[in-house]
Amino acid sequence: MKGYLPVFSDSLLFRGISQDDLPRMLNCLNARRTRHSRQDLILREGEKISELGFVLFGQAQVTKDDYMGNRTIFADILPGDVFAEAYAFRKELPVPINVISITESEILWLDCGRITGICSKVCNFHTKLVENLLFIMASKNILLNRKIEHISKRTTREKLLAYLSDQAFLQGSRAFSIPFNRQELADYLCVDRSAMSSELSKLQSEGIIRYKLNHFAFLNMPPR
Amino acid sequence: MKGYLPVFSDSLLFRGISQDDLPRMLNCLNARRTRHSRQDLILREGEKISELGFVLFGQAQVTKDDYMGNRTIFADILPGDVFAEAYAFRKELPVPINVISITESEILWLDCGRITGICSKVCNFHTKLVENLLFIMASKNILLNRKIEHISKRTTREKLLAYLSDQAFLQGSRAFSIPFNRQELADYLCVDRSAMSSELSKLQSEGIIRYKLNHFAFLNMPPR
DNA sequence: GCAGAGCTATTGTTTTTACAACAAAAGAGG
DNA sequence: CCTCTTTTGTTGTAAAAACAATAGCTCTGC
Repeated sequence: MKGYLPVFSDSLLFRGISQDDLPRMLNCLNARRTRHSRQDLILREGEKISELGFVLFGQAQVTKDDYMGNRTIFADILPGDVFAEAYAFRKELPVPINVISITESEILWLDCGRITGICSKVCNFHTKLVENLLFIMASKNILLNRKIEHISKRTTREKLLAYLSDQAFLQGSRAFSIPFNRQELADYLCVDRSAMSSELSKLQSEGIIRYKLNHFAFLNMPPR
Repeated sequence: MKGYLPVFSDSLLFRGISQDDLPRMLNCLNARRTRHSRQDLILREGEKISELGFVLFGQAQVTKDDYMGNRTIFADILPGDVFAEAYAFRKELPVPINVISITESEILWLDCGRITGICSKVCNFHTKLVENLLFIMASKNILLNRKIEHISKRTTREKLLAYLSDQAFLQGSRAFSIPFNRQELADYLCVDRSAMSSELSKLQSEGIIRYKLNHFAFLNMPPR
């Protein structure tokens, strides 16, 4: 476990928790570890869980297969990331997704009951861990809400403007860059890539935006 | 405050917390109350908050106005409901929505720092409150994810099938009812109501579903 | 059972999108 | 610098959606 100390200290979940406390803490939380090979299913659709996953090592993907056999990738998860936490706190609900190990990986599972439960030893790191977890869940919530706002728009143009103006706002400048390439942006906005590309050109030719690759700028800052 | 006891006991946030503990608890949490008239802004877009809202009395709406002046209603909130909790835990982020009082209303504000913080009196209701809050945030998370799955589909038909088959699954039957009328369903799925209506007829004439008003049935259960 | 209000279905038209195929540009590796 | 691969842009066509107008249905209160 020693080798994973940087993963803990760099993670949002364990942020602010002393490395000295970790062993006692993991013991108190009833933490268990699992190892997985490439292509292993870490979590299978339909299972019910009461532990949240924390990636110690390796890389995994949250996916869902539809009835046509198409696989949608919902998220890439890396060391320090938490996954399936919402379902761990709703342990009566089956998980609607798969988590697949992309590389060799190692996962730490933390019992949600222990996280919130009162520890007889009054471990004061409980407080910090709960705070971190609330922070993580609040953040995911905000991201999901933001995405819904973007993809709720009816036309590709509106979706683009909603997303891009949000990015401009978040980065505090009418010039900004985005963390997606075209295909990823199209996937995020749930539109066709080529249709989106041509809508981008239109926006540019109409003098609304300028862009090159993943760098964008609004020529007239959109109102807020 | 006495008159609000049923609101507390029926709420998800205070579920399982004894009424006898409430006064001490609210004191410990630094709770404060505000009163609002019809049309008052309870929370204004752009503000930053570190307290979550809990409706004691009245009715409110979470809304957002776009640059064209169109108002989108994101949620209706009622006594016992919690709102803005995600932003209260991300107190550095401005709230992107308005909360408007629809009727006379009274709101209880709870300091997030106090909720997670260690109480010198070791109030054991902290544990329960945190557990409830995690449950609420996990639940919202799941609802948001589900909605994203539904509206991510490219065509109206696919959106309908995604939503309806989810409902059938959740209600455990190929016959089920939905909590929306047509306009509300169209708003939820982000499509035009009339286009959606005609897609529904098509699905019916093709023998895939049968429906009357808000009662639906799959004739051949969709695969899961 | 009737009138009126509100909700739902249907249809035709216009606009927008997806899809497909290809051209152009950018990036990686020698 | 050149080649190969990946990403991005462009265009035409077919499919789907939005929009608008109208008819039909359902529910409520009388």
